[in-house]
Amino acid sequence: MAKDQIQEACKNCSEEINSFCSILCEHPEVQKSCITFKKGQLLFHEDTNPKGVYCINSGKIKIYKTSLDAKEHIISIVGTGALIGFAPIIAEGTHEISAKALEECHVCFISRKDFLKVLQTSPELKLKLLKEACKRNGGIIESLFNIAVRPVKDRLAVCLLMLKEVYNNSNTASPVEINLTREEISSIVGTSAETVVRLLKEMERDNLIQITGRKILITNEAKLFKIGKIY
Amino acid sequence: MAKDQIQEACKNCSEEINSFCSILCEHPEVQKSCITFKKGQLLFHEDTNPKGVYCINSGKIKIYKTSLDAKEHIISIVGTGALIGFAPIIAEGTHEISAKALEECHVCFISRKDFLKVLQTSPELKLKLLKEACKRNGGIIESLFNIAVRPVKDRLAVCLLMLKEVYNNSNTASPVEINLTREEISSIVGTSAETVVRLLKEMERDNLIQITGRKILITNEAKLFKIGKIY
DNA sequence: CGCAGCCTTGAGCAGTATCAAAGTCGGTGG
DNA sequence: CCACCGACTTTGATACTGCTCAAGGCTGCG
Repeated sequence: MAKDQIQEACKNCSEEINSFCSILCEHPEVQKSCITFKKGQLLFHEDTNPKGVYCINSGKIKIYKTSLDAKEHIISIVGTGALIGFAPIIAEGTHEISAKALEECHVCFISRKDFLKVLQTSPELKLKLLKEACKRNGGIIESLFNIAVRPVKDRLAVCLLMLKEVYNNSNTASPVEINLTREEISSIVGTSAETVVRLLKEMERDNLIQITGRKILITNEAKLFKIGKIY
Repeated sequence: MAKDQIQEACKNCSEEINSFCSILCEHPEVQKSCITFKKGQLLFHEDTNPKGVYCINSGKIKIYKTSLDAKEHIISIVGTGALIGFAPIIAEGTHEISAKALEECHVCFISRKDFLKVLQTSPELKLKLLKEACKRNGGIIESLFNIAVRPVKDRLAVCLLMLKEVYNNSNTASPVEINLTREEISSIVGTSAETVVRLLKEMERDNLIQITGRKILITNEAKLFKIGKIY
């Protein structure tokens, strides 16, 4: 039964034409394996050698770095369609970051060797990866900038909007259940869990959001945008 | 005479085999132009459309982003051999960052059109850029992380070591003249100019460095490494 | 000589972190 | 079904880092 699940999950990955996964998986020489990661399981850890790339079929994965005091600092949260783990293979280094499943995830794994084989032969993949890397660059610079110059509240606003984006595949209007602890939110925003609690409460008082446990309902998106100064 | 200078500067750019500049400039279809930027001149500004790529022959250039309060926040300082401005062309967006000459700089400019032409035809360039982009990614993540979790003093230590690296082409032992104002140093470290002054003084008291105007001599590199927690 | 830009120093303050102690919630085993 | 446990959240008090503002000093240049 577990096997069936895996098979089914993996059919999807070739569905979206021209996705990373389809390019990689369709390649005749590629031996992909489909893996299920349970909530909390590690895909890979920073400073280790990259074994291959991971193409996410379903589920959310947090990308983070660990500080000396063992705290996790989340850099991004990715979901269906994302390809992760390729940068250190190309840069010929070790993983800069760690990746952990936030919920049950189905993932295609392609070994380093196979990945490089495809990369050699496919100008298409090369270009697509290049584009992806350049875009990410911009994204990380943006985060860097945010954390360097903006107060916590602004960053939290940006974070909530981002999370809504990520958790709202269903595209329904508003009630987004964010399955993250306050601790995890704080590690995205770059602050302490207590500060997150206080600011969320403040935002609720100001009618920007409504909180029910972990469910955060954005009631005034426009104002959040304004706080986050996103144009 | 200005013309001569330019010509001479531009011969160099093909010297280092397999550099970005040589790959681009040697290409038959590329019409490169060699430009001299005076200290303080802008190569390009964030949020503008990328006109082309810049290959740095000589001089230092600061890469930064401007905050709403019009302060510059330096992301990196690059010198000879660097290629800048390609990311937004590839990602099909606008410049994420600005670039300004910190001193007189000689630069090869290759237009967007020519750059894309070479990119199409050269798998070599594609791969090299991909590698470069992936490496930068790692670098920016590292900075992001630093600024998010480390106290100012640690970051300043890292910054000094970085600056020594950048300004020390000559590889002489120690006395590095860093031609930056305190303000500029502060905008690398992500703090205020006053804090930089105070911390530099503190470091001098602790015999880590010696200050003579803008000249900063690193007298105890090992300890600086330790403060910066660089292994 | 005087001005402009930069550096330095001090004092006060704001934003956040940290620590400690309750309070809540969901699940588990009796 | 209840009581309890552990993990998470909330709240309050306190402390600290680093910013801002203001004033004065230095240096190089016109």
